[in-house]
Amino acid sequence: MQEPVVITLKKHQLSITDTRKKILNFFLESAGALTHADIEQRTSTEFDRVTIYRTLQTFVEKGIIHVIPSADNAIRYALCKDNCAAGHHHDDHVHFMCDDCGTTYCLDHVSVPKIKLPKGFTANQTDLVVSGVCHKCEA
Amino acid sequence: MQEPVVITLKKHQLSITDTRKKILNFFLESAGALTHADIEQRTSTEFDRVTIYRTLQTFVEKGIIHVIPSADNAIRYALCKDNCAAGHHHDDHVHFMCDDCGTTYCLDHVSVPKIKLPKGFTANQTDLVVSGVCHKCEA
DNA sequence: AACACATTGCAACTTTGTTGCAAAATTTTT
DNA sequence: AAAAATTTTGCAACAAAGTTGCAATGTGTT
Repeated sequence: MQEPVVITLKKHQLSITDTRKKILNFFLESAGALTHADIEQRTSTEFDRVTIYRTLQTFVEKGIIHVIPSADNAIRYALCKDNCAAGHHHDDHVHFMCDDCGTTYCLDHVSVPKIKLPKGFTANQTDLVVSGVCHKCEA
Repeated sequence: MQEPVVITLKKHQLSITDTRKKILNFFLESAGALTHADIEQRTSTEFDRVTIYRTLQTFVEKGIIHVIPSADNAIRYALCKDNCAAGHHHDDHVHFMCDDCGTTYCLDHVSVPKIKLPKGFTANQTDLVVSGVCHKCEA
């Protein structure tokens, strides 16, 4: 039987390389979202910085991971659900960032409400990020 | 009578300097949000890069402007409403980013709905950014 | 006007992200 | 299973973004 990561990579028509397997595994093992810096730290000198940038970029393009918007200028990535494909992300769930431990969660079961916009405005995508205290950090 | 910018600066207990007056005026004149790069371009060599960084930082701390979260890693700033004070931002309105012209609007009259979170999660702040086509760019 | 204090500009540096190209690895073809 | 074609990786060099310390200038106060 093949590894889960290999299946995912094949499904998105990507060649199987050590870098991709390892980085994808980080996401599978991690509860929350990861930043580029997170990945760079965990792999230390194993992979080149540039390779990590390019791998993440490829994963986003192929619909394997998605970008979570934030106010602190640190791009966070998280795994997409199965209904995301290349060029078409469908991540209309709520994201939660813990002010305490910094973990970013995808709240897959909390959906984003429809927003009534002023006349002339057409919505294409809605990003909703809630910050506060997560279930692990509550006193 | 004093200039509007001077009144605002005094209200937030900031000393009146050319840099602060000019940068604050950019925000008053601009319909949408501004990035650091926007301001740097408009002032060209007039002010040092570092000064712009520090001025924006000060404005955020004092509650004059707020940061708009985004997925593209470019920090956007916009004027706060009057009920924001130092350390306490109350910007629970919806932000809109136009995919066409790039303008970011604060939709002050569209309020953010309450989100039901899973057990153990406590919300502190909710950021909602809608992207799509704005009223100027609709065909 | 003189003082204390805050702000600015400069220089140097760190971090983050990008691009071109040759070497290595992966996939495809024979 | 080996060779050819294609991708991916790592290196180097660079560009952009953001930070810090310090002297000089400007602002507010007495």
